[in-house]
Amino acid sequence: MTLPHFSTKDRILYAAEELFAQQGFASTSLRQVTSRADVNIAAVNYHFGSKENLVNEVFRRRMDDMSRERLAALQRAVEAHPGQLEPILAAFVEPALAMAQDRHGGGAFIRVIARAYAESNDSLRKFLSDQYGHVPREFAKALVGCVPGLGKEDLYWRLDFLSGALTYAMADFGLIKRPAGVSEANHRQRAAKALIRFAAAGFQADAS
Amino acid sequence: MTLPHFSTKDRILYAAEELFAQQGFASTSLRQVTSRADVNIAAVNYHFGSKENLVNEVFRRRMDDMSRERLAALQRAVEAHPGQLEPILAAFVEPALAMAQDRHGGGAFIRVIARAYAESNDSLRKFLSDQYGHVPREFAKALVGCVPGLGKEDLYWRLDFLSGALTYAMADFGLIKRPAGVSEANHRQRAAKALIRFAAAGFQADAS
DNA sequence: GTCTATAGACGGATAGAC
DNA sequence: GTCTATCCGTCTATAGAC
Repeated sequence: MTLPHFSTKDRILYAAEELFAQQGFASTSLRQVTSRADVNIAAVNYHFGSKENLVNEVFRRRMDDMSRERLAALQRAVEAHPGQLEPILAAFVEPALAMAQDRHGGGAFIRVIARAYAESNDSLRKFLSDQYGHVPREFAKALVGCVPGLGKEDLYWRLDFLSGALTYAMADFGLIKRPAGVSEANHRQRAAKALIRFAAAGFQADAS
Repeated sequence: MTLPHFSTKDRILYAAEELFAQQGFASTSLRQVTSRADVNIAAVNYHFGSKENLVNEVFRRRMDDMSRERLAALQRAVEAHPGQLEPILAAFVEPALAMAQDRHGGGAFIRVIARAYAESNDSLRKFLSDQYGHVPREFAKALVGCVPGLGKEDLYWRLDFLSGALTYAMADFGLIKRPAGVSEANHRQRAAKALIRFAAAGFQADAS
């Protein structure tokens, strides 16, 4: 996939994203990236300075969009359906779904996120927490009003369960394999819908 | 951590497990492993043959136990509480909890599992699927009878959600940080309990 | 901005002495 | 079983021509 109408820098980003998704950060070499992007090996250091910085840029590009969309969707959900649980959960899940269906490698990015949680050494982890930690906190605030009687500790646990389930399912780690007759978009759509329903019931369970 | 009363082979396994948990497989070098285990660099290839085989052995040592315990707990749950959902979920969750609380590094292993989902290249993935894929399938069979009206597709989705949430929570990837006054064992115990309750409600939700 | 060439470090694996 | 020494490949990063 050479994408000749994109700049060298963008071609590197796309190629890196796909390879990181397939192999992880550590086992992806800059040589693989530049070979797939069809650019010279030296271009990475010219445009990004270092491999670590390339990793951060791959993240920033997608994560900024997804976080912005999640927060916007949250605001719309709270205004349009005050006190309702499922719209808030949808505001959390659906931007991830949309990302996974994006044409230009967004599907790969969901797997990149999944890897980041597992693979992150402290530097990447700190980067993620500093830059995007406010997003789940905003959702927690909104959810407090929807599930009366749910303590803060249980609320936070359940948000973590939702994140884990979302990451795992969108990254196709589980048992479920897409059936031959179902398109990838359709498959993910059904996953998102199933997850929202599952989580809505879970959030409404009596506190433990 | 030198553990002088363990054999060279075991010291390598313990050291590898901890480093894999912290850094992942690809970014952990055999030199780091042997240095931490305080054994000679050549010992890895003498005892394990290759790095890939060392990775497999790290898994086998813990996974055999955990799978056996899950299946045994499943059988006990089905016999003692036929048709009940929560005991089956507990049989899935609690062996992971026990592993996470194990004295000799089992806690690290939970994070190794989380990494494996994300990082496994095809060889590790195939190894895990071949060796341990029957476990979630047994749970799926048992769950069919507990949630009448739930289609197979939704059942499998929900099992995947449970696995994701479990892995994520036990590996401490989420928002929740253990409060200062709570012991690690107690913290995980509460997580497991919260997860079982969350998932039980989720499994009983109407199909989507 | 893009290339070639290479420096310099580190990786897994092995040979062979003890 | 354990060691030293080493082979050989790959990696990131950079210098310098164009």
